[in-house]
Amino acid sequence: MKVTIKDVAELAGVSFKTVSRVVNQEGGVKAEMREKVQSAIEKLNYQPNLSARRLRGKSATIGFIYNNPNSNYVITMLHGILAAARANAYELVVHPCETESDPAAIVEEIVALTRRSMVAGLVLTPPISENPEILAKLDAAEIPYSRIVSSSIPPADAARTIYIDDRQAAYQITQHLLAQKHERICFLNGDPEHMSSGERLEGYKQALQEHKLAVDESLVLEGHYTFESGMERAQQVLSQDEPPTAIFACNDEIAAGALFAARMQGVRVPEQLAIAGFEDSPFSRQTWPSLTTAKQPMDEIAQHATEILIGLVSGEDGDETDYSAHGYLPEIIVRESSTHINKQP
Amino acid sequence: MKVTIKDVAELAGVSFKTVSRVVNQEGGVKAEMREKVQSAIEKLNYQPNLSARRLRGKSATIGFIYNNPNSNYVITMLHGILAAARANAYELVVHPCETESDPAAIVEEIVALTRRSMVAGLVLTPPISENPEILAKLDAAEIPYSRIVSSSIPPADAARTIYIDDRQAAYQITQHLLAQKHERICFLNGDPEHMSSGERLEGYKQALQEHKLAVDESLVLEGHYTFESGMERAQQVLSQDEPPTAIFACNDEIAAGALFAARMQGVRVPEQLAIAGFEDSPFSRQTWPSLTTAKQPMDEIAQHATEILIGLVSGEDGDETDYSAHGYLPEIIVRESSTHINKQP
DNA sequence: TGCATAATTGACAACGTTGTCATATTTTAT
DNA sequence: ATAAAATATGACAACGTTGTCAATTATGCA
Repeated sequence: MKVTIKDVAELAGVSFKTVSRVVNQEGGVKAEMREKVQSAIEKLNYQPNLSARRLRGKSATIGFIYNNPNSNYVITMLHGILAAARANAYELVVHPCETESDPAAIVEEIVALTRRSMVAGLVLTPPISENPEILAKLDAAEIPYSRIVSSSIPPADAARTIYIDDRQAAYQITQHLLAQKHERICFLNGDPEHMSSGERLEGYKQALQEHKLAVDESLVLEGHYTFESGMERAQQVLSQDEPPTAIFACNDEIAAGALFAARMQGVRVPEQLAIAGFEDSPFSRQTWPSLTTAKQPMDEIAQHATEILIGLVSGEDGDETDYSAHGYLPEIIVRESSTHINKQP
Repeated sequence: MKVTIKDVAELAGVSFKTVSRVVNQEGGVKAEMREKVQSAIEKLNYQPNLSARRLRGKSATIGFIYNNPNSNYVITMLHGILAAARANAYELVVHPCETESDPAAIVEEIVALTRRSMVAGLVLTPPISENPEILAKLDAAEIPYSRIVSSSIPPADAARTIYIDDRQAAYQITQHLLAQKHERICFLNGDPEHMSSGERLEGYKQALQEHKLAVDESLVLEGHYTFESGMERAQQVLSQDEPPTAIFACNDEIAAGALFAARMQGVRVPEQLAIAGFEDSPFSRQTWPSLTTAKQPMDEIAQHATEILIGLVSGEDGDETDYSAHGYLPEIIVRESSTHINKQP
């Protein structure tokens, strides 16, 4: 049946409070006692009841809020968060928001969730994590959170924020394309409410400027992080009088769409057109040709963000808390879509 | 701050037990009282504390256990389950298992989870849902569950099981290929521990037999539900003396791998080789050419399975419970990979 | 050894809810 | 109008845990 702390206490011949102390590693328990309790715990396979803990105020639950439609992104994130949560005996409440909701509605959802499930804190991911209105309201409601954002410099709230330097990575990808002698490089942008899109564009521009190339606005197209957006914009730009020789897409979905469009118009990749994406989605390895892209260890990042959050809400303030900035630089992965295929020997 | 049942009671001028009755729609409350309580609840925006409920034994938590590496599948499932859970005020605990674990280890994980988080029941998906050893142990531990499986007939435990008729859908896909005059159709199988692979193979064989075609065992290859598996097996089969004119892949990943292999060997799709997949993954629409496939409304199915589970554990036994079988037939979606492209007019 | 102090252990309340049972109120039947 | 029955309401325990504080035991020092 259900093993409680009292069962353990009885078997060990101590009061249940002593068991509680052992379980929570509170100290002030004699070695002899602790051993008796430990062995009783193992014999009965005791598991603390998290509901009772939560009720008592010691919430061991965190929330994962997201409104990102990319399955891979979300699942990878989820697994990183779960790994950290499990390791610290925290439960996780998952809450997808409708993508369309306005900030006020999202905050309302979050606050209700926090109350109902006694969520101690949240892990926030883009684009929610980058919305100042939402963040301000969460601060006002005193709901703790850690967040993952796109930025090239440590944000103001560096202690609880992990930032991904999309700008620098985009800069590197653009440099890679420039090194292949491309001079007309098209940039297909993603959703404007994601910081990452602006950052990546910025990195692209920086690289061009360093090469003394002017930014041709007819080659910079706004869009969304979707295959369809990539396809349409690429069709459009490839039909120009003077089409680009390379396309830097803001993520792999867009790049796949661009690849599709190129093929429909009979443009050979990479011979006539180089394409690069971003994110290292699983399918980027499986397109034909495979996509040059930038890889972010999202599970690791999510795990890190969760550990930060748990440190924040676990109350062990100060001492161990790491106030340094947490930055990640995506790694460039060059594949076939941006390199001339070597002639067979 | 935190609004409890007592705050509501005080504002309404009643005992907190009366509020509890109103909240749980227990009846035996005068209309006048109920209204007072209702308005107090709304005014204070009261949300019942789920931890307290769970502690009291009235668990409002279900678990989603999976060991399936397909992100899309899992996320779609997750959203369906969450929709049903939210609608019924249930919480959800998500628990990914290591794919490799043996049944005993998985059951142990599940049982521990059930204890710790007071999970009332589980939604099981393939391949866990199709493992008799796991199911037997869950039954022995008296852990309620609903499950989603692949089967062409209602399973023994029809009341709590949703079955997907992969066999019939595979039969239809094969018929579609046969209708295109293909006679040498290769079958690239998926993971053997998934029932779906066996079922789909069976549907393939049935269709061939109805067309008086013998099953050529050299065209039926075992494998896994992965891109790599599809690529390798397709390379292999396309190098045979008498290669097939069509490939029916057990899912879209395999099909994408086969497409890749065909392209590497210079085989044109669909002109020289027709390809069909299964599952309607998002990318199946975005390959070149787009993939013929079979679509399963996994979110809807997951939602349905969750509703069944909630009915099972909510205690309102008998009356409303639907003992009929719950079957779904995937819908065939014909795209370019299996049809000769019409000549331009 | 004896006393003060520190370390260890335990009794009990509290968290917010639901279930059980007793009490107060209303309705029905006579 | 009154007793009986039915209905509505409330007091209190219980769920399994942690926090507070008191009681017990061990330790250090003169």
